[in-house]
Amino acid sequence: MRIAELSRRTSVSPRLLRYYEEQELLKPSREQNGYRDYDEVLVGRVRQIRDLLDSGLSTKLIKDVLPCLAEPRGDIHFDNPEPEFIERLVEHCDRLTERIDVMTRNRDALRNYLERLASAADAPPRDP
DNA sequence: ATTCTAACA
DNA sequence: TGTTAGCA
Repeated sequence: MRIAELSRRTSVSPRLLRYYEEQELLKPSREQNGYRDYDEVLVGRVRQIRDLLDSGLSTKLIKDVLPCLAEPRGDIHFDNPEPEFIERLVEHCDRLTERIDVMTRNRDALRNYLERLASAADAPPRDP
């Protein structure tokens, strides 16, 4: 499929799609006319890239980790992963854990407020 | 009509 | 990231 269709199916602008390619996150083949030709599986990959980006991972790290995550099987890709690579991954996981904790607390607080709000609506205290 | 590259009031 | 220019 061409860039317009992938853009439509992923809600990612063509501009960004080309940018991801520049960052080596995607490597679509080319038609004879030079137009980018995206494989069907890239629809999922683009979404995965967006999710990773949203989680705060840099495009640089995503480029290195994407091929590892893409593996269907359980085998590893780098027999000797750069210690620095693993270090950043561990750091990121820690940051995510921290954010998840904060978000969980916020959700629970809001949920609690909503419940109390609903209760108050059920048994409305007579104000006059 | 659609995509491409390059560049920025 | 958006937008635009000038091509193919």
